[in-house]
Amino acid sequence: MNVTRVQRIRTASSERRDREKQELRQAILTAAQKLFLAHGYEGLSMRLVAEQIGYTPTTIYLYFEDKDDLLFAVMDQAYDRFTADLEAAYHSTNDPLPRVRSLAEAYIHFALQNPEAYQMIFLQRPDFLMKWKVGTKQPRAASLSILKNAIQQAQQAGVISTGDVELQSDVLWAAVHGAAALAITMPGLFGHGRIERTMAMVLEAALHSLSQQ
Amino acid sequence: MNVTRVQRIRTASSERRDREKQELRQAILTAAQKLFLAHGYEGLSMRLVAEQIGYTPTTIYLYFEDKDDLLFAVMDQAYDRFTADLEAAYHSTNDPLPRVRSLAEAYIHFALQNPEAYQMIFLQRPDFLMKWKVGTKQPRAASLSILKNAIQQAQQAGVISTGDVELQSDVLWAAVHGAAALAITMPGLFGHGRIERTMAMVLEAALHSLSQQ
DNA sequence: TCTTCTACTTAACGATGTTATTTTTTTGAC
DNA sequence: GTCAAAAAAATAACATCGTTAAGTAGAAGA
Repeated sequence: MNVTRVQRIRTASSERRDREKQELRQAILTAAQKLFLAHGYEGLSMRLVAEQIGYTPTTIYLYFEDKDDLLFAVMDQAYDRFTADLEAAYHSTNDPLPRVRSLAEAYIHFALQNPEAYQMIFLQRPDFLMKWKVGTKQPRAASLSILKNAIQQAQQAGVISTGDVELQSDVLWAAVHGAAALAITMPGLFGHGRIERTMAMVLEAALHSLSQQ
Repeated sequence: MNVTRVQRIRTASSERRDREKQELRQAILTAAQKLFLAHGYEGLSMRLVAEQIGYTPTTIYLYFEDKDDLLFAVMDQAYDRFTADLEAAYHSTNDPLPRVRSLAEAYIHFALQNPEAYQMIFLQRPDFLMKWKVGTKQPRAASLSILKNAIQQAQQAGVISTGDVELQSDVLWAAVHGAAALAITMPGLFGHGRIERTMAMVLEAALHSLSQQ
């Protein structure tokens, strides 16, 4: 009986240490995200992150391989929300064409609501999308295949012209990406609802081109 | 007579020194461009540039204000070619609609032929486009108003639907920019002529949307 | 020839990411 | 409770970066 008691203490102690490690890791992540959102990429320095959480810079290296690893972890938090938004839009309806439009709108909405994250993921560090998240076997960009799925279903339903699904997906992606990228990187050129009108027209143009190829 | 001779020597000497200064400035610029094209932005270091031309890093500061000034000078060399290409495309025909298409094609062509420059100008450092080149009174992005001009003329000729010129220009810009950006930053996703087909279809979609708004 | 100015270098500062080493703290067995 | 082993964190340092202040060699000009 004494043995089991000691064992219980040990496992509890081990669990506590694991939890503390995870908490510190999360604290680093949160501080890094805060700094990134506040001062951009150049504001995310290992020394500043360490200062924020009350540790020495070297401690971070016990939890993240290097700065890129930390940065990618921050980006993953945003990208996970992005893919969740896309999936929610996908499942918001079963109507094939509204589904495609809903996806595009969710894409645009995320980009405009999270400009720093979108810029970092899709413009500054596109290698992020090409690398595999640990535990997965596909590049992160694979999440965007949800667009292809929606388009394929729209084709099968006969609401858009049959053709190269990948090509149609790329066209739609390029349209929304271009508008989002311009809106984010050239804010001075897009004031007073100009973004929204451009977005809407670009989206209509892309959807129209899918209808009659 | 002797006085004029001395004066001639002096002005010649002054001209020689000015020429040498300009040559060194150009040498710095060339070395910087070479390093930038070879190793990207992080490869462009003041110390490496200096090493390449056989001077100390501090000498560069006699010719350029800081690293951004040097980088922008390098980017300007590419951007000048870009605007020249657009103007050549603009003047390649007087037919309003082919003129718009020609502009878009020149835009795409430059992006694909100069991916590093395009990426730096339009994705990595969009502030470049918002700042004024010395000696001018408009942001560099003003060069793109040539698109608006072409569209306005196409409207007046009645070959595209009359409407907000700026909006139509933005839509066309967003379309080609999105396709170019994806092609450049996600090369792994666009192999085997997929870029060209996407480009073509995006362009057709945008032009079509201009025709019937 | 002497002074003044120009072009350039030397040396250094502060900051960055990162690593090897050392100290501190905690764990687990006797 | 003591003590060795292991884990966690800190110290110190390295190389590199952009940048600046101070100093130096040499040409220009009288």
